[in-house]
Formats: sequence, C-alpha cells, structure tokens
Amino acid sequence: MQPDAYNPACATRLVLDRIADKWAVLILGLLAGRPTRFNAIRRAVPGLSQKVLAETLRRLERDGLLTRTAFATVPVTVEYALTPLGETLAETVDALRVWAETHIVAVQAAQRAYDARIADQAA
Amino acid sequence: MQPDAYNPACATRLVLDRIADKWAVLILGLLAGRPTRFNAIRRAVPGLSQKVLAETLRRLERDGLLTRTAFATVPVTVEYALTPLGETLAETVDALRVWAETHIVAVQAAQRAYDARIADQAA
DNA sequence: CATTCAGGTTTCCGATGGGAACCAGCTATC
DNA sequence: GATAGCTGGTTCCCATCGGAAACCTGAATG
Repeated sequence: MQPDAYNPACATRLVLDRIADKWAVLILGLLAGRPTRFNAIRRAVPGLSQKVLAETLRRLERDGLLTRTAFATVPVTVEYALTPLGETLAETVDALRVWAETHIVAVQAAQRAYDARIADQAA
Repeated sequence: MQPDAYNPACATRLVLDRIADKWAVLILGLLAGRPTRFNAIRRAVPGLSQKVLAETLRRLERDGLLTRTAFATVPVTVEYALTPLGETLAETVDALRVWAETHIVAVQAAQRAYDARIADQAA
C-alpha cells in the first residue's frame, strides 16, 4: 500500500494524528540537540501537566522518536533524548512553531477583523 | 512581548494549538493551490465528519488562513480557498504529512519493537 | 410526492485532556 | 525524629472535545 495520509485505512493517518499535537511539537522542539530530564521539560513547558507529559513521552518513545534513560542517582533521574529519527521530525515540526511565532500578528489581526464582521452581522 | 510558543501567556500558544491539528493539516494540504467546495473536501478526507469539517473551516477562516465564498447557484455552492497567509502555512504543514508518509515504516517498526519489549517485561 | 443534491446544525455519547492529589524512595533540615 | 523536598511518575474526577447519525432549508428531478 502506498502511504497516503488522506486514506483513513492507512497507518500514516495514525502517525500524523500523533505528531500533529501541540505538546509533541513543543517537546520535540525542546529536546532537539539536547537530552532533557522529566521535570526540566515540565518547567520549560508551563501548562503541561505531569500526566500529559508522561503520556506524550511514552507515545513518542513507542514511536521510536526518543529514548528514555534512567540513571541510578538519588533521586533517580530520567533523561529523554531524541533518536536520529526524532531529530528529523524535530526539524520539520519546529517549522510549525516558527511559523506560529512569525505570523501570530497577522493571525490575530484576521481574528479581530472576523469577529468584527460577525458582530456587525448580529447587529 | 516576544513571540514564544513555550510561554502559555503568549498567543502563539493558541495559534500553535490550532495549526497542530490533524484535520487542519489535511485540509490545508488539500486546498493548497486549488479552491475546493465543502463536500469535495469531505469526500477527499474520509473519516472527517461534517461537524468537525465545518468547525475546522470556520476556525481557519477566522485565523485568516482561508476564505469562504458562497455562490448563488442552486443548490448553493460554497468554495473554500487559501489566502496568501494560508498558502505559506500549507507549505509548512505539508512537510508534516510528507514526513509521516516517508517515515511510517520506521515508526511502525519502532512500535512493534517497543510492544515486544513491554510484553517481555510483563512475562 | 419522494428523492437528491448542496452546506450545514443539532443531539447524543464515548474518548480525551487538564487539575489536583497521591505515591515511593531517599535526603537535608529543623 | 518528624517534616519538607527532590526525583518521576500514577490515579481520580470532571469538563471539554470529537465522531456518528439525524435533521434542516430549498430547489430541481423523476
């Protein structure tokens, strides 16, 4: 079968579903080039709950995008690092973050214009 | 304020949340370069419900990424087309789809390996 | 008169996501 | 010696979200 993200029977759909995720984007961007510990990620991504971080990391690990390494320190520290596969995705996904940061102003202006139009219609 | 997707108080977070969406990725990719009607999008993206399509299109319109044009035909036809801003985003998100289609095999292999490791642990 | 097409909206329900609390193991502090 | 703190999670509960299916308007068609 040819990979085709538009075919719901194609597993590509599942992969896309997994990587088109806000938290995954931020985590991959953060880990790019530098392994990071669980709580360090948490601190770097405010608003991300422990639960969702743990789940997201486990999914990314399962997908072969990052590795989880526990060190027998006290307390135990766990380090997450991108795999080569993960690094290739991080580059791709970081473009999304960059787009958001670059075009935020235009998007917000569009939102205000849209909302004004809607308000006029209602009036 | 500097745009910073890692700051939850920054609106960039909202934009990222909106564009890091499976359906938005597929829709933007589909509309790239060619305006498309509501039901044509629906047929091209199996699994996408009318409700979610309508909602997603309205959000993308509000964000200034596409335009909605109704033609007074019978029955009324509605055409959705990317704005220049939307085109720039479509290029970026399409990279995500391409990545998924390119690396699906590696991801699936990683998943099988992971699941086997877990099964071993349990046994 | 019923069906078909267009582009939606409404209703309902199950899955998902966030917040907060809890847990274990060890240490440093009072 | 009790308490608080660090580590990296897990569990519980509730609100929101997404999907399925039904319904809607309005005109043409058989």
